[in-house]
Formats: sequence, C-alpha cells, structure tokens
Amino acid sequence: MGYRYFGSCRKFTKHVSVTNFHIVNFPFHSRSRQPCSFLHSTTSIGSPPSLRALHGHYFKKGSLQILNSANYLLTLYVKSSNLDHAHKLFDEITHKNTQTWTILISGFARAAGSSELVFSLFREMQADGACPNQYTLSSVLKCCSRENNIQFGKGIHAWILRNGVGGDVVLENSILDLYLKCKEFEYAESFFELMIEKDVVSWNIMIGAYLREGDVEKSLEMFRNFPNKDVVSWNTIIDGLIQCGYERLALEQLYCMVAHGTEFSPVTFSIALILVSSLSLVEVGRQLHGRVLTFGLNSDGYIRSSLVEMYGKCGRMDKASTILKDVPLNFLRKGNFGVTCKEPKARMVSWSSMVSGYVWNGKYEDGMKTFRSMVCELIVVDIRTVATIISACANAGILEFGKQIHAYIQKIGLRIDAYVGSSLIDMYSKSGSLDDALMIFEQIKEPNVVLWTSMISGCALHGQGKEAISLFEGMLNLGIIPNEVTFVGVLNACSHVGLIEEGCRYFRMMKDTYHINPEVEHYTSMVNLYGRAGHLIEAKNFIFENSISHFTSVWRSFLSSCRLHKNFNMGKSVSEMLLQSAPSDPDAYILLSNMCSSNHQWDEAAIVRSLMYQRGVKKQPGQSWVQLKDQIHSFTVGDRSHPQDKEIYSYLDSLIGRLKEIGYSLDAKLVMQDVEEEQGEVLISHHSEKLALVFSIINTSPRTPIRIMKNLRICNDCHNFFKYASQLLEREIIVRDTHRFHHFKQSSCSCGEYW
DNA sequence: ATAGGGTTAG
Repeated sequence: MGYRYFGSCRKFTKHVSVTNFHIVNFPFHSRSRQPCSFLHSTTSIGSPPSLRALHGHYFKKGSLQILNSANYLLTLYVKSSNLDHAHKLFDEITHKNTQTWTILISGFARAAGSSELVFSLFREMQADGACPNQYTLSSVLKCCSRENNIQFGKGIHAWILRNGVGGDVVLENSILDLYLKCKEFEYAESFFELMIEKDVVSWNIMIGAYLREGDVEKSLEMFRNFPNKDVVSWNTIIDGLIQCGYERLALEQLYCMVAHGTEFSPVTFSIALILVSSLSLVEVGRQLHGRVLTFGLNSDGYIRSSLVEMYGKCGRMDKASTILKDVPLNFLRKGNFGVTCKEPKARMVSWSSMVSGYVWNGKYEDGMKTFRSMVCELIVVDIRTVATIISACANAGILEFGKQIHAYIQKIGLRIDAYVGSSLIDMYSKSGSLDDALMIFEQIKEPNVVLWTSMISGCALHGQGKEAISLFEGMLNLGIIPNEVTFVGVLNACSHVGLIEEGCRYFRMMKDTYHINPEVEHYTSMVNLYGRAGHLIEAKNFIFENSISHFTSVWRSFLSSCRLHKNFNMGKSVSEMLLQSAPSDPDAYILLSNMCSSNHQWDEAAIVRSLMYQRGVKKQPGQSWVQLKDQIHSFTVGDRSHPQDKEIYSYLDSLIGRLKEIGYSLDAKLVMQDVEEEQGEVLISHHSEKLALVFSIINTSPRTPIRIMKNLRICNDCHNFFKYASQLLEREIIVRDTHRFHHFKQSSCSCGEYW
C-alpha cells in the first residue's frame, strides 16, 4: 500500500497506519437466515406511466370523487416519489378527509426541501376542518426536526397536549427526536424519563443523539445497559463511533454485534464497508463484498456506493469501476420503489466517490475524465457531493481540476454556501492560489466558523501570519466562536512567522476563554513556535510541563529546530527519545542522521542510517508533480520514464551550470551523506522537484509562475537551487511540500529559511 | 406513521 492524500486526513499527511492491526476472518454466522427480509417483501406496484393511465381511467369514470379510490391512487403516487402528480391529484379531490391530507403531508415530509409546503398544508388542513391524526403529526414533527424548526414543533407539541392525542409511543418518539435534534437536551431527557411506554426506537433516538453530540461515554453506557437492542441500535452505535473518530471502537462493536448474533441489515453493510476502508482492512472489505453478493444486496445503491468508496480507498480503482458500471439488470425492471427513490442519490454518491477515488490514488486524469462523463450522463450532483470532490482536489493540489469544478458549479447555478465555499478556499490555498481563496471568502454571504478557519489556515499555509491574525480578530469581532481547528490555524500562522507573544496569548486564550483542551496539533505548533525562534530551552520546558513527550510530532518539530539553530547537543539528547517512541517512523532517522551530517559526525550519521535499514524502516519515495493543461506530470527521483526525458535531463545539466555561475553550489558533504535517497546511488541533482521544475520551464511560457507539489519536505539543496533558479529565470516558483508553501521570488523564499 | 447508511476547515 502506498501513501496517498486523503480528504479526511489532517493536512497532507499519509493515510492512517494500520500495520499492527491483525487481519482476521470476519466472524459471520453461518446459520444466517434471510438477513434483509424487507428486500423481498417490497410490494411491486406499477411504474409511473401506468399510474398516470390509472389516474386518467379514474378521472373518466368520475371515481376520483370516491375517496377510497382517490386516496389509493394518491398513495401510489407518493410511494413512487411522484410528488408533483400527487399534488395535482390532491387538488382534484374535492372532499378530502384526514387520510387524504395525511398521505400528501407525509409524502412531502419525507422529501427534502419541502418543509414550508408541509407546514402550509398542515395549516390548510386544520382550516379545512380535518383533524390531524398521529400519522399526520409524526410526519410534520419529522419535518420540524429535520429543519430544526423548534418553533413550529413546539406549536404541534402544545396542540397535542391541548387535544389529548398523546400517549402514543410513535408520536412521543417523534417529539423526543424533535427536541434532541434541536438540541434541547434537558427537556428531552426529562421527556424521555417521563415516557410511559418506551420502545427500542426511543432508546435508539437517545443513543444516536448523544453520539451526534460526541458524548461517546454516555451513549455507550446507555447502549450497554439496554437489553433489547435491535439491528438499528447496533448500526447507530457503530456509525456514531465512526463519526466521532473512534474507528477501532466501532470495529470492536461490529465484532460484538456478530458475536451477539444480530443479523446485518443493508445499512450495517454500508457502515461496515466505510469502516474497514478507513482502517485499510482490505481483506475484511473483500469478505464483506462477498457477503453482499451472497445476499444479493449489490442492487442497493447505498451499498454499491460504499463498495466504490472502499475499493477506491484501497487503491483498487479497477474494482470500483466495475461496481459503478455493473448495475444489475433486473434492478430497474423490478420496479422496486423503495430502491428507486434512493437510486439517484446513490448513483450520485457512487460517481463522486469514483472521482474522489481517482484523485486519492493520484490518477488525476482518470478523475477528470470520470467527472466529465458524470456530467455527460446528466448525473446531477448536489452541493455536498461537490464539496467532497473539491476536498479531494485540495489535498492533491490540482488547481486546474479544482477550477474546472468551480466553473461547473457556477455553470449549473449551484449557490456557493459555507460548505462548498470552505472546500473551495481550501482547494485554492492548497493549490497555491491564495488570491483566489480570498476572492471566494469575500463572496460568501453567510460565513461560519469553518469558512473563517479555512481562510485562516490558508494564510498560515502561505506564511501570511499577520493576515491570519487579523482575520482571526475580525472573526472574533463578528461574534463567531473559534473552535479547536481555528486555533490550529492561528497557532501555525504565528509559528510560521515567529510571532511568539501572539502565539502564547492565543494558546492561553484557547484554554482560558474558550475552554478548549489542547490537542497534539496545538502542542506541536507551540513547540514549533518556540523552537523556530531559537528558544529551545523554553520549547523543552514546554514539552515537559505539558507532559507531551509521548507525541512524536512534538520531538520531530523540536529536532528540526535544533538542526536549524545548530544546537547539536540538545538535538542528540532528544533524538533518542524520538527513536524510542517512534522506531518505525522514517522521519525520525532522517532528521537525526541529517543533523549528525550537518555537524560533520559522519560515522554517527551512518550508524543511524544502518539502524534504519536494519529495522526495515523505509522512507516513502519522493514524488513531485505539476499540472500542465489537462495532464498531471509526476516525477520520482532520477525518473527516466517521461517522454521528454532526454530534453529534461540535458536542460537540467545546463541549468545547474548556469546557476553555479551566479553562486549556487552543490554541497558535496550533503551529497555524500544525503539519506533522503536510499537507492544507493546519490542522485541529489535529480530530485523529483528539480525534474518537475525543468519540465515546467520547458513547457510553459516565460514569466508565468510555476507550481510544484511534493509529497515530502523539500530538501536543503533543492531549496537553495530553487532560490537561484527564481533569480536567473525571473520566474516565481511555488512549491508545496508536506508542511507549507514556499514562494521563491528574486532569489529568496517566503519561508524565511525555516521549514 | 417514529430511529440508522456518503456532507466543508487541522
């Protein structure tokens, strides 16, 4: 498994490491009965055209005024998601009864974006003299809880109390859900306590609500103490744990579920597939796939989309593509309404997972092609799906593709909300175009904390510390409450430009004013802040005062600072700790070895390197890529596979010569001791970013900025090389490495020599 | 008729 850029990961880090995770056979029960009986019980009713024929027939006979026939037809329209036709038929019915109103209201209540219609229908219903029953009320309540309309919901609750319709467990569950979704927890809890009859749904609602709030302990306790768990209870707890970031706990619960003898539902499969793909348990994923096929569940659109995502994340795009295209033939013919109404959504998700999958796997051209065929096949994407794709582009740093999607959004007239806005800002700033990011930021009408945070983090990434801070202050002035992610951005911004006092002040503000417990990112940023400024003793004290010496990223940052400030004694005394706590982290060895080399301790550097090889620790191969028109050109060190190979190498040689004339020198010691490369042959002159640079020079017009992405930190020599190149060629060179952007201009770099 | 399946920022 190679390293990839994951949309869900923090910064440009590698995928979660699961090397110490045992792959075991998934303990499915062999005595499984029909796991998903409802798939077989779905009634098969005619397709929409035949419904319209039936409608015409009834209309001619005048039997639409016979309520039973009219209501029956109305039900058929609603069940087949033909809400427009249902509404027209509804208007034709002159004498409506409670059932007529209820069928239409519950139909619209299930659909998204029709809440206003539901509320007005409900008012008309009462004005018409029809009395709402429990079904009507639950439907309207569902609508309220989805739209967070507590006002209208409370009105209904009051109406229920006034009219004494209460006491029904289903209705009370709807009320409970409403208060929980609207975050009125105290009231909801006492309501739950006072419910005379609680069923499994009531418990599931409570457990799900605690998980949405991130209260894992409370929900787990409730879940464990509840004896009558059903499959939804398990699904709720497993999915909730995943959402809260407790993937392993979720997997544990999945195994418990099997041990408990609870059969999987289609939802379980869907959740389980996403879970195993985020843990990279490919083998378990394949077993699940087999199980899905055994049960004939591959016709479920949601399951197919989870399979596409799983294979995409495992790098098996071939498999993902097969699943995307192999829609079972019997599927559309079956006229299975339960499935059809979900199908467009599921198709959309599958296609977008496919696009993101290609991007994650570095197959950008395939990603773009897939996106284009998706548009050609008239698959409508919603705003949130687009956000996912843009986020994948952001992590890959593929500006051109991101721009195309941005253009597509504008073309189809999707309103750019805070969701898509944040992903666009992230995409533009991670692709090196901070100006475009700022432009988006200014366009968004309803900003939220995520939007501000993406802009702040974008500035931090480009070393624009002052701008990040003024944005942050502006956000506070608007009364937007920062969260832990916002502070990561602010602290990073401070550390990138050495604003120690401000950084310390914001760190205190985070703890004291906003009561946010610092996480490893905040601590690392603080250590970076002190270390970069040369306050190594403060950094070390900070590490011990906060008992954060078990975090490897903290030591990594500290070691970088030791190297920067040439404090070798300090560096060596901590590097052992780093090696101990992270014996399989290649960066630890490289940092230590580089530091020894810089201090002319060649023997020690060699020892560190051989230790690394002995322990089987492998450095991830360096890779740089640039985008030219529609194509991504990717290079590894000493790469000779590019069609323009000869041209690139001869230009590179002459460029090295010309740069040497203006002062560039290749540090011989660095060449000898360079451990960035493990191939034995020293190829520092042919590092991937140099190849990418030369390729761009050859293929683009003079003076246009060059943007290069790299999956590792840029090395000392390349950094130096690029500075001279920017001077000689009078071009701006923008390099994104794993930590930040470097803007090379007129022989200097925006990072101020610290990275 | 009530609960559960992909959703932006580190």
